[in-house]
Amino acid sequence: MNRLTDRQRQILDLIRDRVAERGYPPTVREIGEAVGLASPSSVHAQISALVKAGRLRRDPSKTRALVVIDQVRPLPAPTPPDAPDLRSVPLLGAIAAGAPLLADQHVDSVLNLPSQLVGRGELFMLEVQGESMTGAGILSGDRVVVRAQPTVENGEIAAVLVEETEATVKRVRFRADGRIELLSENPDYPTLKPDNPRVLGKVVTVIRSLK
Amino acid sequence: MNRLTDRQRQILDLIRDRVAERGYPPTVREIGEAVGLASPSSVHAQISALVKAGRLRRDPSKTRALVVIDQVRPLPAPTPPDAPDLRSVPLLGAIAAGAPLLADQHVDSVLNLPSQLVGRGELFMLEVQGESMTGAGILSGDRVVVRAQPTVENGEIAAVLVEETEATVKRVRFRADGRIELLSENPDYPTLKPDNPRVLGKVVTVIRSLK
DNA sequence: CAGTATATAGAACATGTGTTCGATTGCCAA
DNA sequence: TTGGCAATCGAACACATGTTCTATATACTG
Repeated sequence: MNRLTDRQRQILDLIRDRVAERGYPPTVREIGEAVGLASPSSVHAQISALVKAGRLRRDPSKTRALVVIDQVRPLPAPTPPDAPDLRSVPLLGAIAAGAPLLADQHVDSVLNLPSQLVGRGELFMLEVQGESMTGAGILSGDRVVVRAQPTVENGEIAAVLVEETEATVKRVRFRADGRIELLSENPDYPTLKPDNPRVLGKVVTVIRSLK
Repeated sequence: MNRLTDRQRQILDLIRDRVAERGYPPTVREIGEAVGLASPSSVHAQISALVKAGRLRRDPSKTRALVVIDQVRPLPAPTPPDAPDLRSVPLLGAIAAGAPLLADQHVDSVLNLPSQLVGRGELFMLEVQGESMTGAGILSGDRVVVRAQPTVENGEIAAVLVEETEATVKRVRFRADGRIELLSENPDYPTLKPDNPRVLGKVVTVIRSLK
């Protein structure tokens, strides 16, 4: 991770201060005036560097749309002793080949959810990508809580590892010949018949944050 | 001192919310889109009225330079017993005439959810009945977490009290004539144009338990 | 030395955005 | 009715602002 230059730190502090004082962020030219850069393009270059470094968020082509991304987040969510009636559910990113499924390096964040809602068992969470399950009310961006188990019942919605690469959420259908079909709930998406699918667990909860 | 109109209060809340959520204020046209005013000049007139009323500060000819003048917040709502980072969200049943909204007798149960998921503000939960919002991924039996607020932005999904009887979850559309339309996300269900709707709050989270 | 990368400046461009103006509509009092 | 008054709309205007492009100076590397 690259170190910030003095000027970049100066710009970061300036934006933070201005938002705190005035209620809205400065413009590119105001920043240049404040830190001693004569051309808006110079400021633009510095801002682009800060965005690439992940220290600033910018809505393109909008005016005064700079937001400082807060740092200081080294505390990894204490709550080690599960509070009564709460379960710590890790949010997993892409799931690489074979697992170990709950390896730390895959954990993006942790959500404490009441067991009343998610039940028992070993739990993890996935973020759904794609529209293939919209017919079942599971939209792209939704998070699903999965209870780890090696199989599910016919017709249940499960997280399944296909091609040893990434997890998919689909409705599972067992056929008489022992093959497994993964049904989409969207006529635009096909039914999958993977060669060696592996059921990761059953989807027990769907969570969506709006806006 | 003149009383504020509904629309003026709506604009004030919008600016406050946007600054809190995004870090910078909305533009005149964004405000118009959100509250149902088609012309920037209409918004401009309302903003001028708010400035004259002392509720808004504006730096002339600057973009996104609106600042809400704080009003002696009555109750900072510390939610005293809540565990750190957790919010107690009561599940409300049918909501009878007029409220008081959070009267004890209406609370069916309480769920502790991380503020990370549901955000801030006064929260409550409703169980959705009916298929009118399936197009938005909200199925019958789902529970929605609602943040209590007197208005929402154009196109947002809200819990609305219709006919003073029961709460409905619908997508809200503000029309220029001040009327409110409640859009279903299912072609089999109609668009409602209630006489005296009352926005209870914005749907911030959708939760579904499977099986 | 040549060659590359980085930081900055200056000019120019496209468009986002606040503002103004005239017109329309509905409402209420004279 | 007539005459304001308030709210809204649509169009247009002026310019603030983000962005791009080209050029220059300095530092570093081979």
